[in-house]
Amino acid sequence: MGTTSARRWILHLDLDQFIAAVELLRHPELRGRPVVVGGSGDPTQPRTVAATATYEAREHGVHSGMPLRTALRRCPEAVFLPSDPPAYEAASARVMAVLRDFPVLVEVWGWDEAFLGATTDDPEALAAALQHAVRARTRLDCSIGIGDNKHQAKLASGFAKPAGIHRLTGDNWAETMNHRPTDALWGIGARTAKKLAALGLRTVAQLAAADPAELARHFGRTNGPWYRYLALGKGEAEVVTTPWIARGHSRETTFTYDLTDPAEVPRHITDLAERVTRDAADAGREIIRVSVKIRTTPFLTRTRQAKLPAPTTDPATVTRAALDLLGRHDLTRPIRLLGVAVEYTMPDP
DNA sequence: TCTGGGGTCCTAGGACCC
DNA sequence: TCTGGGGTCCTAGGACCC
Repeated sequence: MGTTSARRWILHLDLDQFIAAVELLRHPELRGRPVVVGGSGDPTQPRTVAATATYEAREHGVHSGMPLRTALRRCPEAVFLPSDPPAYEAASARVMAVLRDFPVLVEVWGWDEAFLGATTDDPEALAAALQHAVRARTRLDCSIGIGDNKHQAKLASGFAKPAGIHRLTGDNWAETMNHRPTDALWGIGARTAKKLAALGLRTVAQLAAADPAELARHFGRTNGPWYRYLALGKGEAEVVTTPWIARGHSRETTFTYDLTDPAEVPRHITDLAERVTRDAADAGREIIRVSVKIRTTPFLTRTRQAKLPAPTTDPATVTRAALDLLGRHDLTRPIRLLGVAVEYTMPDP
């Protein structure tokens, strides 16, 4: 690349088809066949969606998020496997350990992603070495994006798939991104893209040239200007290596068939509240706020939440609060989903 | 395509207080 | 009291991401 002196780079590593890849390592005989992973692996079960699908399954129009029953219809010859989170957790930990053997800062970003901070005069060579080591020690492929910040590196790893390396910096941002729709940016989804389009802002270039004050009026004083910032290719550049401290935790269940007997609801809420409180205790955290979520037909979601008088780890206190909140919900419709969420007190910095 | 589960952050409106 | 204006907390919901 002609760069002669070392400078600081952000790399984004994204494991290719992570869940499917882990499953294929355990079931090598399925390589080359359409495989769909999700739920308990029973494609006749309603209200279960695919966590991932191999390229062979994608060729039949199957993709992650698709109901398994639809996937079965589109690809009857597919192999359906149950989701196995502990196995993915373990595989992820092995990959992160490989990364930490390099002279880089590592910020874990979910199971199959990490941001790396590195000072080097040849980021492509570093990326290739990382790919080689990950491949050698875990037999997993990854794509690596190189950027000046996390936003650029994240988009670059998308361009690098599969198993490639791509550099996206201020130098090639405009030529790479300007013509793309606004939801190509990391943080702008379908909803916001549609609202932006209604204002005549369809491309990244148009958003980059928009008036920040105008954006603030439509999207709020934080979000509006931030969207323009994203369109200019800017973003966070600090790699945080300290473990993430969760803000809260939740458990929810979608019932295979709607709950129609209101008498059953408190039992489920009690179960969920006790589980969430146990999880909090296991994590050594105190609960300060409780929230109860109900989704009814037709896919209408409502939440009720309340702050507790004092932080607690007591299951009975959390359950009582959840049942109180349940009493503030309308329970006349068939129930599709019940959930209990809690917010933790944050430790002093 | 009848639409999972687990997170994070932001916004708006009302209550409350001085 | 026919009143004002700001600050902060709380709650509900929206949007986004993996």
